[in-house]
Amino acid sequence: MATARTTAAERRRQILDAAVRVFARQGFHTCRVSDIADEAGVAYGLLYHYFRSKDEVLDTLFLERWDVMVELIEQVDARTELTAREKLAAITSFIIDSYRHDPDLMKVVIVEVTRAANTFGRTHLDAINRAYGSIAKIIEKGMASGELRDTITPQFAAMTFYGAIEQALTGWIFDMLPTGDESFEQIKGFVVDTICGGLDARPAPDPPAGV
Amino acid sequence: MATARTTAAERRRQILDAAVRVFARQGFHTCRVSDIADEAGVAYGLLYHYFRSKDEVLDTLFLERWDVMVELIEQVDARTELTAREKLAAITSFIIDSYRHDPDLMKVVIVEVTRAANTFGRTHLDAINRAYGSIAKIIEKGMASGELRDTITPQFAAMTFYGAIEQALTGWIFDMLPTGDESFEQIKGFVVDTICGGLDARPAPDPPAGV
DNA sequence: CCAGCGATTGACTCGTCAGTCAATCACGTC
DNA sequence: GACGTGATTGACTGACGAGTCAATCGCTGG
Repeated sequence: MATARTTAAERRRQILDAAVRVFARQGFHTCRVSDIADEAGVAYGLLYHYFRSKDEVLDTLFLERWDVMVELIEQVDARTELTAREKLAAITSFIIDSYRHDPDLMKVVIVEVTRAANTFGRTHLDAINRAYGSIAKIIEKGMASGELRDTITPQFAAMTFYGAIEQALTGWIFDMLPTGDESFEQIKGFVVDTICGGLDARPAPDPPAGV
Repeated sequence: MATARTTAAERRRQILDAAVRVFARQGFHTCRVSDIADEAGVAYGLLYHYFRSKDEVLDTLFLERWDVMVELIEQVDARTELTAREKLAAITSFIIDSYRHDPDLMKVVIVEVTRAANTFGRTHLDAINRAYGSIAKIIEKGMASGELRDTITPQFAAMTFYGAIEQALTGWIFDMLPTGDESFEQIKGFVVDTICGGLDARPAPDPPAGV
């Protein structure tokens, strides 16, 4: 019987949601635990009833989101009817839509964990690398089928691809890129076009020199 | 007359160099000012004789290095005999060599400032954007001359290009990429090849559909 | 109506550091 | 060889914030 007004799960969620807003607004290191409690409208101590530490709150938020992303990547990879380029487009679209849908959460994931691998991400390097690995697999298959060039390693290609997306998100987070639905869609196209098509104008078939 | 053993400038340098090592090893937020003083072999208080705060030490390190980089980019751009691709290759080479030459310093610049734009970089967003702007100008000229495709904005192309380099540095910093001279040279090639040439195998001239 | 138990509260403890400052040192100068 | 100035020292202060805990609340089942 759901304990009256709010269940334990709901309360926990309420704290997590408040934490997202606070982390996004003030940054993880800068905010106090009391800020999160205030934002959630609960007492300071209650936070420690649901989480072992301030760190655990961030960990939870990150993993919740990141796991969804990794799973999405793997699902996309499984759709054998898609070309590598289409798979990359689907992933790009998903991540950018994630940002569009909940910018605060993505900001926390990117700024406080992914891009802060020193402090925090070190703990999550494995999770981060799993994502790279899955993307690399997609690219590897694309190379095997002849769709993609195999002059670079799939590993590096995956890093560059993900880097381009992260760079775009960072651009929005720090107001270096215009926001708005058109911008989101435009950038989706840019990411795939840049990574797959490259900057060079057409004529320039093979790498420099040769035997 | 150089005050005996060490001049003021030398002492200052000594502290900055120690700070680089400490920041690289422990991270800016995690280390104590006393760690820097110890590493430099000077008393705690002396640090405040040369710098107003712990932050100012990091600011100084970042700006010292970043300014050199921005200037390099502008110098490269001025060499009109180079193609856009060659300019991008020169910039890539310079940044990667900077890392090879002083990994600790580049680690601090990237991890503690550039990629931590929330905490710190916010102060330095202007400096960071200046670099993007200079790269964008190179790309813009390349587009104007017909060397590069102009289906994406120079601004976005610059972000992706710089993002690819940063991603590579991050890969080395967190041991996701093998170190060693060959790796450095190989990645230089990868960056330019990926960004300019794209992942697609040749035949695929124009964007999808069309009028 | 009461006992029991998890949820909830927030004042308090306890460490940790950034930054200060008065004292001391080591030159160069006259 | 005394004086003054800037370099150097490190003990100390003050603020701050994570995590604790004993007390209270409000169900629920008997």
